Amino acid sequence: MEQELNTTQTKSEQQNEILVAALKLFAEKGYFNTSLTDIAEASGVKTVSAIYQHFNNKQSIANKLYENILDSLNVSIDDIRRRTQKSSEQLRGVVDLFFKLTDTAPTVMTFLLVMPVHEILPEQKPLFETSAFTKILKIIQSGVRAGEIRNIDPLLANAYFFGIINNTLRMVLTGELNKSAEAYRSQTWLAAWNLVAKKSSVF
Amino acid sequence: MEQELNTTQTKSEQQNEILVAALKLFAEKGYFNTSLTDIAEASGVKTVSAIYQHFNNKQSIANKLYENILDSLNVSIDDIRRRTQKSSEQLRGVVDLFFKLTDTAPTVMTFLLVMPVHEILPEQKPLFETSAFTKILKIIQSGVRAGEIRNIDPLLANAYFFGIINNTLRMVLTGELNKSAEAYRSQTWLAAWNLVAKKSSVF
DNA sequence: GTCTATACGCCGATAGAC
DNA sequence: GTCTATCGGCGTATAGAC
Repeated sequence: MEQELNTTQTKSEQQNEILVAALKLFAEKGYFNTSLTDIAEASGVKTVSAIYQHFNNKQSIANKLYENILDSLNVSIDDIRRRTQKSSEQLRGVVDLFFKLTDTAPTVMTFLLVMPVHEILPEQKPLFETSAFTKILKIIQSGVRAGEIRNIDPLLANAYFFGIINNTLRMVLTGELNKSAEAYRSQTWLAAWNLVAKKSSVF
Repeated sequence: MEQELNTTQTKSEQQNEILVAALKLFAEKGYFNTSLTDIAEASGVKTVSAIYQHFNNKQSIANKLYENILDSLNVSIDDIRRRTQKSSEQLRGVVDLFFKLTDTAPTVMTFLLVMPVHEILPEQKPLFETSAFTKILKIIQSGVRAGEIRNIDPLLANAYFFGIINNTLRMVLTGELNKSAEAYRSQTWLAAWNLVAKKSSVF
């Protein structure tokens, strides 16, 4: 039983390289414009066959990415909800997270905000039915109950609030807005929050 | 020179049938999941070859759709701008148009709001650089000058305003919101307008 | 367990009969 | 000018040598 001290990567390291390369290409060119050859070349794994050591097919790469991103998001949101009880602060936490991710991991946010997941993974639950986004809706619902958020349909509040947030981030990702997400963060938070908050005293 | 009184369709009628069928399929399954065979079967034209009588290739079908939709939008927006000078009323006109289209021509709005046009037509200008959407931005800019709209970056005002509008419509199109667009129209208009309007006295 | 070679199918596109 | 037949190629996927 030799030690693994050679330059050969472990299985999980390779798998990760494939996922990272795939995410980048998917975000840049789209899933259907990306071939397995592209992914093999962009990742350390230089051959298409090697990809099949880790994934059954092309779809399962996208699937794994989707799961990983949502899992990670889920953890972050749990974390945020644990830190405070107030809906406003929880929402603020989510918004800060989204803006930070847009600057530090734009491919991840591109996957979440601009890629047509249902075309790529027709089997998968749509975003808004996933655990992570259900939790965000719960934050809004409890905000309504607590009187922090105006008494409107939580689904609509969600639509409005994240309409502003996500559209701003989408425009950053596409270059339509040309500064970093961070540059728009506080102003956009205020706009979105005041829209749904009970007392809109800021303006 | 015989008269054309037979049941055979004219060239432009056929072309239109192809476009309608393609639009429907693209909106339902996505461009890359739709084959020319699918389009041929769904349109009156029963054979793939016949499609090539009207279009050079698959892309040019999507291209023609894109152009037609944007042209039509352009005309409507010109019309709206001609009817009134006030930015608020012009924006209201655009919003009413979008909501109406979402109910009466959901495939058109799906093409505009959820399809990844740049993946399908990499050559085409992105939506926000098209004439129609430049005009919408102009409406906002003149609203700022006229003092109707708060003095913020017009691009941001645009991001916020249509963030709300488009996200709501997107949720209607995907079924995340389960009533017709019309059911949300006035409430959503108010939310979006008050967000950018100078005096937010409504709430 | 990694690469070569190759199979296989689908789809876009064309040629050519009628 | 419409359909049949078919091509060519790409991209996914696999078999098998080493």
